[in-house]
Amino acid sequence: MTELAESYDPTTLEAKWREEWADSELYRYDDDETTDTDTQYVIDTPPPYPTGDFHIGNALGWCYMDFAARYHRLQGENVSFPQGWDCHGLPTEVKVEENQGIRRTDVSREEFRELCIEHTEGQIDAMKETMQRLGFSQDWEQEFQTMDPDYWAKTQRSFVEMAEKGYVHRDEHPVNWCPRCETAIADAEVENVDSQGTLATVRFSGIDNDDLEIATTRPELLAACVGMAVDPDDERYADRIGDSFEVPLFGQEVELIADEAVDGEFGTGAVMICTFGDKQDVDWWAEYDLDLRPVVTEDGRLDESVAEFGGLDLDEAKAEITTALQKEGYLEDEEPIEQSVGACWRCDTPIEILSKEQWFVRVDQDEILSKAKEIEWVPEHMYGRLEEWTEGMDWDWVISRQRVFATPIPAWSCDDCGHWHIATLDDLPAKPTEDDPATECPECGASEWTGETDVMDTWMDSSISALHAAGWPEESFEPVQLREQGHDIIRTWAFYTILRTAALEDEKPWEEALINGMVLGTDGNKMSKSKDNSVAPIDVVEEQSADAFRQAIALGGQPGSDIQFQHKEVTSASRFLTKLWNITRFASDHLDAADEAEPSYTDTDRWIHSKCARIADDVAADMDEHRFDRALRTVREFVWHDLADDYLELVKGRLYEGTPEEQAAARQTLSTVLSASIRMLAPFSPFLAEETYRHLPGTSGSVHAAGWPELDAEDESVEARGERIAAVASAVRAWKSEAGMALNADLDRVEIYPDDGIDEFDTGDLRATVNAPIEVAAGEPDIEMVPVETDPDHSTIGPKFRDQAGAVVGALEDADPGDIAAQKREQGEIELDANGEVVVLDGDAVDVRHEQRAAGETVEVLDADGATVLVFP
RNA sequence: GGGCUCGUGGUCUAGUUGGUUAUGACGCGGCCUUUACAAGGCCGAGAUCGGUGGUUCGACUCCGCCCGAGCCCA
Repeated sequence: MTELAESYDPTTLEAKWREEWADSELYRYDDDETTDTDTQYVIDTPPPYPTGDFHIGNALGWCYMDFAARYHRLQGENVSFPQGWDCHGLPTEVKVEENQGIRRTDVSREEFRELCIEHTEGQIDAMKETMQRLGFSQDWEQEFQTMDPDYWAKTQRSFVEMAEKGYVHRDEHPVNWCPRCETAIADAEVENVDSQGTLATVRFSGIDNDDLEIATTRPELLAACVGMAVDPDDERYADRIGDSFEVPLFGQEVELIADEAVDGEFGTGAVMICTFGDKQDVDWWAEYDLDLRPVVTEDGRLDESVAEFGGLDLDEAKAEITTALQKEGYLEDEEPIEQSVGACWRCDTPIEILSKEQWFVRVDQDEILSKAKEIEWVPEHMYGRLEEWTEGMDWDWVISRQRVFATPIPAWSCDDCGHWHIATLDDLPAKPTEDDPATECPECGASEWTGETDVMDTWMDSSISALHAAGWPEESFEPVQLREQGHDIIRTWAFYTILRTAALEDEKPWEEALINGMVLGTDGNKMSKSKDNSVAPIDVVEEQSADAFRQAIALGGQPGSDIQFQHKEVTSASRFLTKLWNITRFASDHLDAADEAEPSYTDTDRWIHSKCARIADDVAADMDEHRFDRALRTVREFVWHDLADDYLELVKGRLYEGTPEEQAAARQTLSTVLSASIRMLAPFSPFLAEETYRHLPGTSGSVHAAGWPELDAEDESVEARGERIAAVASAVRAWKSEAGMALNADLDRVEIYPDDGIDEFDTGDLRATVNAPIEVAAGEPDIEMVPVETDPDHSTIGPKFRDQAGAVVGALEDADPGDIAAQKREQGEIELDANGEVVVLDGDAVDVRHEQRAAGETVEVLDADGATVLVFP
């Protein structure tokens, strides 16, 4: 094998492989229809929003996907790891307006779209660069952008098919409205933010009756007041239900109703009902068949029709109306109050509820939940998030947006009768603002159409990502294997994807949903630029390496939990990578020689080989359940402590001075185990794995096209012999170190006294390592060993003696350890007096710890896991 | 207010059918040039497992309550 460079230099090494991989077909998905679908592993990769910044939160999710993708490739599966971009949306529109110094209405729709596309492409390039630096293995042949006509034609198709199945309707209905973005938004896009408000107590004059005071935080909506409400159980108002009142300043007459939803503890216990202050108002308005008095405009002002205050924006209106109420004597009280208001999740502007004609997708809660239940959620409790959200849905999903840069809604209204015509599949992709359908109106026969200018919610684009990844609509749909995403978007992306896949294909979208947590900064808080605790992945890659960064992410915690990013984990990973580099370098000095001799394996060889087989199974099991943290920990532990500390040290003697047969055995074992270790590490640290793997003898091509290690395990007794050898070597090494001796210092001899029956094992490797003749002796060592302590095995004694166990252990502690040791040695069982009752327990249930006392000859006594080791220096 | 998740050495973390001396990392202190590696090795200090009550022969683990943190929802 060729020798590795003297030192590990991640920067050049990672750059080299990045370039080689980019030009290769290593990660290509085989889309041939003849390919066995049983060995497919398709990932529904999140299409991120092209902000231009691939941050550490993204990196967490992509690391998980890449670990899974690379692992499943090693398992011989045909992996599809596509990458899309969720291009449409308001933030890009705003950015383009800013950069170009224009309003979107200054240019044509088409021109504005073009500017958005151009801007988006630049953002994508920047994020792609970071992804590649991090070593992710997407198949770039499958890259897609939701703004491509190919893709948005699919979005339109999904809309048309859903309309045909009766999922789509166009109606006037109250919707959440962002007055800054000037568009309808869905429930999922409303976030509740806590704020400081003012609770005003306003007196309504009774008509032929006494006055009544209501409490409100929104006096600016008085003009929209259509009713008043109190709790039916509220005795203060028991005889007032049905009374009429006059709304202050605006004069309309409203009636007092009783409804249990009113909180009698809040304010005066009486509230006003407006169209619309909040969702509760919408419920009352519908239930009691109240008037509709819309007073808020799409840009967040009072409508011109509102007497005196028309045209004011809502904040001004609040101030002026409050002043007017005071002047007229209607304002009884004002006090500050903590309140939670709905806000647009993109711009934090408080939302309004306006009644508008919009396009809706029907939310079928039962259908969604039944599909969601079929999905395996990792971790399991994340299903609860989706369930809670789904059960709480009370409005259909409003999918129309009054924007430009998004997928057009393929529909037209008839100029004569107003009938809405939805495109047929043949019309797609359709640009309704430019082209008319070539049909007559089925209602009235007219042929003049006006295209819909509303566009779709961008979640309509991204919620078919699973379908797209599975080749829809060309190929028949089967759930894909994996969805990976953050828990913050369960109510949106996961929810909508399940809804859409159920509606279109009557299927769950994925077999498994792997949900990641958030990445916290070093101070334990969620990372944010304003808190100055954020870390850019690209900086870590430049300072240390992508390979180390990826390990740090894997070890941050088990998937699903929030992880705190720790530079020390990167440091520790770097050390491990250097260690592996040096192990490979050592191997490269020895694995060159052609082995013609028949290998003669020792217990040491059989042990590491067998242990490696078991480790490979354990790690595979962890990878199968996405326990990346445990998998990597296991690999690291094995490589560092078993392979490097123990095995390598034990076979050095043979490698340098053994017979051809002995050397052949050591070389082959080392080669096999190192190769297996590197393959197990490959999903986590693909760059170093690639470099080291290609230096091993007998390998060809990339480690990422290799197979998962398949080694034969030996039976336990074989492994136990090796463990014995390693434990003795380790004990002697530690003792030499402590005694201030050179580790290769000569010793007179070493005697081993096993007390667990493992007394036959090869001693050749051990002799070379500890640099002393080895004797394995039966019985007790010939020095004075004093039993000093008993050590009961609770897992044997507990179940056997149940409520007597405490007394038995107590008796054991009180007994003379020498007596226990003697009974154990002579009878194989131990008789005790436990609180006056004689009990007999098996000798194996008690260990006796010995201590060396005053020996004549100079000797050191070491404990090596079930064996006593005597060292004669 | 409801729901979910979580409290383990200075810091981060492992420990899902209850059972030896509670895992590892980083950091800290000490010792050591050993034919892969000082970017290393060895040793050490450091935790009443958030608190409290219960179930049990036995609780970091199961249950109740309390305290604290975070997330989601209202």
